[in-house]
Amino acid sequence: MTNNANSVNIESASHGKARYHHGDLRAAVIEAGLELLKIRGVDELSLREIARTVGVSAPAVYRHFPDKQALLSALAREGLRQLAEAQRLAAEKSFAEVGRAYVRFALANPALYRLAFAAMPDEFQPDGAAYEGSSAWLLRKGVAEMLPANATPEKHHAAAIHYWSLVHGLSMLMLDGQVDPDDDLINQVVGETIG
Amino acid sequence: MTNNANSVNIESASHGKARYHHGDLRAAVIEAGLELLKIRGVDELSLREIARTVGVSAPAVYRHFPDKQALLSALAREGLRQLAEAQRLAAEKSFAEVGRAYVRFALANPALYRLAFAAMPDEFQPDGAAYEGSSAWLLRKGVAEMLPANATPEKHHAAAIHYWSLVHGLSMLMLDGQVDPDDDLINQVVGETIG
DNA sequence: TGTACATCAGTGAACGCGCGTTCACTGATGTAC
DNA sequence: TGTACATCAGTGAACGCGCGTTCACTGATGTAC
Repeated sequence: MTNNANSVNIESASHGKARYHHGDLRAAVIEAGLELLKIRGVDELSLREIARTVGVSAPAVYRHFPDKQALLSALAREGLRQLAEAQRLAAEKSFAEVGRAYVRFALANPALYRLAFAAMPDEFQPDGAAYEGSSAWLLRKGVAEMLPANATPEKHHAAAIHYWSLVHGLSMLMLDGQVDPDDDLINQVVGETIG
Repeated sequence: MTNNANSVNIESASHGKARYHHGDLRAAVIEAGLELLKIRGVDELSLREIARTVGVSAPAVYRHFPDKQALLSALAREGLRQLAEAQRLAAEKSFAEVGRAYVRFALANPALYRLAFAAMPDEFQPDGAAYEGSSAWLLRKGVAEMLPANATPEKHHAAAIHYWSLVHGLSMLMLDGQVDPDDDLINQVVGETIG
């Protein structure tokens, strides 16, 4: 299921409770946090429940994270990584696919997606160390390729924000239940601007 | 400051604490809730603090709202009313102004705007009693006027959602600190699609 | 190979916190006769 | 006009809750000699 480098010694016992055995508790905590975000809203996610899920006492978490906020940042970081990865995969087909992949990722990971934007670490800001290769960066690059060669930097900026607003807005409206999460509609809305 | 029909017997004493005197406690609670949303996030807003602000015991609130959720719904309702009102005012100038007014309202009322979308009452859904005249309805109508006469219903739908996504997305990105809340940028992004 | 010691990841108990909500009550207001 | 009574908005005390975080601790692991 989770196939990234963070996989760790978690044993799903028959009664369904994950148990921590030894090894990298930090990674196990993050993995459990991601897992819980599939069934819990961001507000309902507690450090204690994550510890419980891992099979470890709550204070143990403090050996690896200074406080809850740091844990949430780590989860947001991982969410942003996964989102960017989904975009990269889609980009191999076409840029229009990227927008669709973006919205689909949000729909598939509501709480994680929300957390990523509510608690986005500073390093993902345009001047931050993680900006290059990030979700926002990929969108900006893709949009830039659609613009005429003589487009001004202002135009580039506005177009990038425009497209980001579009996919982010559609994602949020669908997540909040304002708009039916219909696949055809996603295609129409996201595909309208960019073929 | 607040100039709607909900104004009520609140006395702002010199020490800054509002006191409830008699009259419509329901309206006073809503007014205090709106006031607190200017300085508190949605998550930080508690029924007890609202009661404290009004100068009334917490259980008194239960005479007027079955539970906290109902209170939040009432606040969301009022936020949506104000947003629609801002759009109507802007619509007197041009439709492009509506989009700008929309984003500006979000920026001026971050918590209230978030609450409106996180806790939008059912009546504001397209088949609900409050849909006509609502923010979403106004956007849809404005967009419809920009479309060619022979546009299909599907096209109308997609265009409406498209524009809503754009302004909502830009609002959220700015509220979440992902995009600088720059007025020129708002004009460029919102004005790009619709002159 | 054996012993003394430092390190440090994890434990269980406890802290204070503010929350939403329930309860039995009080006391003002209005109505019936 | 006066009295008995019902209504009901608001009170203060209390409930149980799970939370984030701190604390003094234990016990396994590895290293120095």
